[in-house]
Amino acid sequence: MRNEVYQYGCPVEATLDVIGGKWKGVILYKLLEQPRRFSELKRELPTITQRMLTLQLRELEEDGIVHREIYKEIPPRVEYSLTDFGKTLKPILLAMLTWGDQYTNQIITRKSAQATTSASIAESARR
Amino acid sequence: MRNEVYQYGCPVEATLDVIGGKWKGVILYKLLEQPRRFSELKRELPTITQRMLTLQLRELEEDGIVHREIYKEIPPRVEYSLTDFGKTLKPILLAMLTWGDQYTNQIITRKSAQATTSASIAESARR
DNA sequence: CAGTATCCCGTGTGATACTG
DNA sequence: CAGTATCACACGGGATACTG
Repeated sequence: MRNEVYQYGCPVEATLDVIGGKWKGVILYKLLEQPRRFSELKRELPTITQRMLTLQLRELEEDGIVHREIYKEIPPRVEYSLTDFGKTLKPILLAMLTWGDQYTNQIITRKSAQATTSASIAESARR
Repeated sequence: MRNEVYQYGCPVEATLDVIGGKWKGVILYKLLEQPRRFSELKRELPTITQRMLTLQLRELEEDGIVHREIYKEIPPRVEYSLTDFGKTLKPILLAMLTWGDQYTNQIITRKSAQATTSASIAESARR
């Protein structure tokens, strides 16, 4: 997805290439509210690894979505914020937020049902 | 992403879990216009493999986003369309479409620049 | 036409340890 | 605090061949 000839079949594809990373949605959502320090993000996303947080932030930075401000202090402080370009994503993020809010439960229910179904299928196949 | 405990850190995550697949954006975009046959989709997405098209459609179907209508004919005909639930994604897809339309070029430019940069870095590292 | 079935490889991601 | 550096591996995804 990342290292290829950058030609998209449709605009939606391009958009998803930018915000579609595993953690990017949540990160952007957090940064939408306000800038955050690295450690803040880490704390608010308990299940992300440090490595992944760094990588995803770097990609967003390379795509011009987030800005990385380094304060030369000891101990070091780094603050991430949305660039003006990044802020243009706001309508999309809000739309996803609204949708998610309304339908997350439905999705979870459905996926759990699938999980148990596949589990029982796998089980019966084992007999 | 797919086979885990379905608990999301934020609603945006849930949304991306549903529409974030590699080809789902484009597929949904096509189905937004009108229902399509399998072969139509295949034709309109020249670079997708048959296997991937099937898999992504199945996932969308399992998530209740698309409906699969089988016409018992010979030769077989299968038509995919958005369910009512799938249509609730419309605002998101349109937002992504708009954004992509406006900024795809910018993204491509930036990514190409990165690509050449990393290429030259890789090259100089080789020496 | 609309799919399965295999095989197989790349890379995305996690775990862990180290550092300016 | 805010990162790199490695290792190790599952899984997403491509290529190809077969089928009702």
